[in-house]
Amino acid sequence: MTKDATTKTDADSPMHATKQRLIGAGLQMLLKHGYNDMGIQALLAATGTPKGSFYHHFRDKEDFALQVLDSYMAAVHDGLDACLQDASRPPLARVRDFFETTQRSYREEGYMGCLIGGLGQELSGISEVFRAKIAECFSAIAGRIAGCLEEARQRGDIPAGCNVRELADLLVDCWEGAALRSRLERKPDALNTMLDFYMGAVAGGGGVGQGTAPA
Amino acid sequence: MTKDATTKTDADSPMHATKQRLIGAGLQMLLKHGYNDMGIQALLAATGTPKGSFYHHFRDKEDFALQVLDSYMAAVHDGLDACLQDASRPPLARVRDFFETTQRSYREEGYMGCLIGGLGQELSGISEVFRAKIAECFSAIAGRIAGCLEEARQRGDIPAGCNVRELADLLVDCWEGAALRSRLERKPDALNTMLDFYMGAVAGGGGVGQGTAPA
DNA sequence: AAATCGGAATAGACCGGTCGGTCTAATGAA
DNA sequence: TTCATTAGACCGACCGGTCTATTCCGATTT
Repeated sequence: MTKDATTKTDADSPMHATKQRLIGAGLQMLLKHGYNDMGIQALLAATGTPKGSFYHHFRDKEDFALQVLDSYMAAVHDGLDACLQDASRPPLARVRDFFETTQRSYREEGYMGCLIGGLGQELSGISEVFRAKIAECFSAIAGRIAGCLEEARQRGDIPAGCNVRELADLLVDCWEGAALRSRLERKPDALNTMLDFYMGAVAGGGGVGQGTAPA
Repeated sequence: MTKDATTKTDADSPMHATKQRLIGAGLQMLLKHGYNDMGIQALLAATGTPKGSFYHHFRDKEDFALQVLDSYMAAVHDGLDACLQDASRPPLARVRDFFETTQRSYREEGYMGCLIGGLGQELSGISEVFRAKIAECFSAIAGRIAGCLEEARQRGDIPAGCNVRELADLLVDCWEGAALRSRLERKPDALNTMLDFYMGAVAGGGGVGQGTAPA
């Protein structure tokens, strides 16, 4: 079995500076332009990289985007680690904290939204590779959140009969929709409203849908 | 009012058959490929149209996509008309009916999702024209739904303190996220779960998050 | 230490293909 | 006639990707 050099994010190699630079700039460009509108030439010009280097480090454009996605997912998992594992806080608060942190990072990027959602929309119709990969990304994130919701369920913070996996998938899905809206409107309101609604509803309760008072 | 059953993309022109054909095929291709991956050549080949006809009816590719979007929105408004105006049914049931109808149409198209959401994700970062237009599309749909929710509020079907416009925006946003997930997984589960959750939560209540039993 | 070697990485000219878009001419209906 | 529409050859630009050449740098040899 030949060694699969593609799509590896892990750090068994030093990951040369040039490759890092390309992936970093590629993330920004993919967030803004999406896949099809991001040109290799533009990426090389923006980073001052000759073409030979790019095709030395990446098999082709698809391989590159998949590795950018791996890098993005690694950052997401880091965020999940940082938020969900703080055993001193109630599990629902940890989940909320993760999404509030994510929302902050969206703003810092200028409301370009979520790379996974963006590439998913653009490519799921034309690339089985991306479709499957991105579905797996969402599933992985939801899996992490489901674990935290299960803690909440066992503490009685959410109803015992809940299907935590379904609730976690739902949260991720709604989040992506709100992220699109926030991207379109260049403001975080949709994200905040969605999070308030979800947390209110899942915790069993009162006050649902009574956000900001009507004007 | 003209008979013009199909779309009122433009004012009151009879809308030539060739133009109709291009818009119809363009909708399918834009749903599957998105904007940047949809080639004019491919569209012309698929419809047997010479290039001269295309550029006679449309200024350029952007103009074409915008008109496809207009046509799509007209269909959405037709769906809203058909579902939301049936005064014999409770308003919340009408809202639900609209989304269930929409979900059925997604399946019939092979789970290509929503054109508005797809183009929104792909183009909002690079085209101010599309960004503003698509934001307006979502706003218009949410406005229609908010009207129906207001009826529900006045009947006491949802809490009196609700901000119906916010609730309607939220519904549209979460729907789009679930539509993306359903597209990625080629199945409607995410859409159904989302709708159940929303309706349960907004109506004030019980049973939230207790969908299908775990396997 | 100096010389040498070899693969990794850089460098950019170059390629075929396709893209969106233009142009001129033929055709059809009023 | 007149003008909207059809028809498709044609265009320059740019795309992703290949190719050959060069440079860099640590390991090996002496």
